[in-house]
Amino acid sequence: MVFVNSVYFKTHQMEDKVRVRFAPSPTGGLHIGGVRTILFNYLFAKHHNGEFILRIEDTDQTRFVEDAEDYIYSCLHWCGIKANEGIREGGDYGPYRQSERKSIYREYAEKLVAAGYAYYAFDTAEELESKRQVIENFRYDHSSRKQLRNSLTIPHEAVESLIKGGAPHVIRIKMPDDEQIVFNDLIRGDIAFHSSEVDDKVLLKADGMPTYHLAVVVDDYLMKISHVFRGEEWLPSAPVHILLWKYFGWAHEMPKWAHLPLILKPDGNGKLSKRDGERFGFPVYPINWIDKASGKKSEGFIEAGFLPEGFINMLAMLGWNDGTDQEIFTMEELIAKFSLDRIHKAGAKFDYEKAKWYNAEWIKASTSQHLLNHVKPFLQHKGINTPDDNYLLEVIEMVKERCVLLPDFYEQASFFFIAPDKWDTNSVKPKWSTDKDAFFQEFANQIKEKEALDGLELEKIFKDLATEKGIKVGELMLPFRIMLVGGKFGPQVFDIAKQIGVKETVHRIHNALEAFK
RNA sequence: GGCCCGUUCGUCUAGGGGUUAGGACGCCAGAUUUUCAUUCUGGUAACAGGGGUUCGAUUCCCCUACGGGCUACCA
Repeated sequence: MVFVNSVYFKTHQMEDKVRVRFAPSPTGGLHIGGVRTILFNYLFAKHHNGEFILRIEDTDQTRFVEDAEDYIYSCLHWCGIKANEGIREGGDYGPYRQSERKSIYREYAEKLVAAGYAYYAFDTAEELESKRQVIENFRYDHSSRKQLRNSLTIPHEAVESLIKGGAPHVIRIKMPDDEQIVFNDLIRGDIAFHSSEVDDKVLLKADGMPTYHLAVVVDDYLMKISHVFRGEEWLPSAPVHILLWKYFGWAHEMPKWAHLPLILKPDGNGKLSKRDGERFGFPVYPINWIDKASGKKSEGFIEAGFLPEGFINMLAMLGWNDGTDQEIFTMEELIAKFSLDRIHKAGAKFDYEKAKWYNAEWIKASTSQHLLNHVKPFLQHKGINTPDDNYLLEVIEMVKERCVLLPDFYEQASFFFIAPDKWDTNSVKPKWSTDKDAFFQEFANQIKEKEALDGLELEKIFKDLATEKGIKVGELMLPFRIMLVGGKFGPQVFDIAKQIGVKETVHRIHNALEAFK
């Protein structure tokens, strides 16, 4: 038996620098669980002045990779996360697509076989599946491997001829029979597994592609990764990875591990999944995601009207806080304050109401100038043209504090651009009178000739006239509002009138007066 | 089933051997706003259970319960 020599394999020294990575699968899109993991990776790396690397896990369905990769980069770009610092091709540690690293994995897997830490297995997936049907809790492990077709049970020559003959085979790790595998998790402390409880996981699949287990270890080594942050669902396979680092002879260069708590469904019934958006009525993807296989479209946070700042803020607070009462953070603050020991151990149920609250806070806190380009598409989508940025800016300033999501700007501001063609006449007619009709005719006449009026001047004219006519101002406010916007909504009435201008105000009064008859 | 991880208001969480167990979302009430929202003020509501250790446990330990994860040639 040849032992893998750590000196032989040690080709580089670990740099004294934080390097983290994330490997999204391109086939399923990138949902908020993945974005959150990426975010924590990113925050940690940035906090320590390190690097964040994105590796694309394109093990299958490679025909979708280009699109899917674009999608992932678009999501991160929207969030303000700079992956690979702009490098998608090349770079010091490329290639970053798993499919382009195929030969590397085979090479390393073979080394493990040669050293006796792994073996060839010839059982087909179908054969194993049928065993699972018959034998309860069947596992390919230290006890069952003696009864199965692999290079441990088949004579050496036979194995060679099988492989030469192109017999489909996988490479599996040979887990020790009786060994305690202990490792330290930065979030959970020491965790122990017994080797006999872990399967002989497949490392290299029959198609020559690596499983995550092999890829994560080999790539993390070659890419000089210092810290691995991933979801808690990976905890049970950590012992496989720990052992692999040891078997390759890289134990003293092994990254530190941190398993993040999961984002759970609002009803607490399992981890949040891609289909939950539809079930619960909220987005789970950052950006619209169309599943190529089913053609199904899922709305993203961006389309639902989230600001990237609100989205990131919300995600960061799911499982982390800085220990104070502060809840609103910019990306810069998150980077500055991020620390591992403030990450929670328990999973967090996703609460869409709270998510919306973060967004509302960010809309209120943002300047109109910042909001401008976020708001425009939502208005245009509803057929509202906004040629005058200054006008739109004033409108945004007036209504932003009443908006929770970006589409609310349409509800709250469309009447600044389009005159109402329907009025909530039910709220006016019961108390309507010829006196009031006369008041508005007169009011329109009085302001008609004025050039420009501010809200206060308008209000004074309105109130003085009401007093003169002997009508309570309160009786006139609601009709006036409905004349201008069509219903019981919107900001201060006189501000609206001032904003749309005297001419338009007069026009809307006359229009509505017809409808109120 | 087995293994691993977890458990503070409905939800996100702070706290930590002695606290009136704090904040936020939501909800309810009031004030302001001649619409609504914003804003403000107040209210509602929690240490899973049982054993230890201790003068004293929500906090430390053990057990149970419950929740979650994994148990694929998916990640």
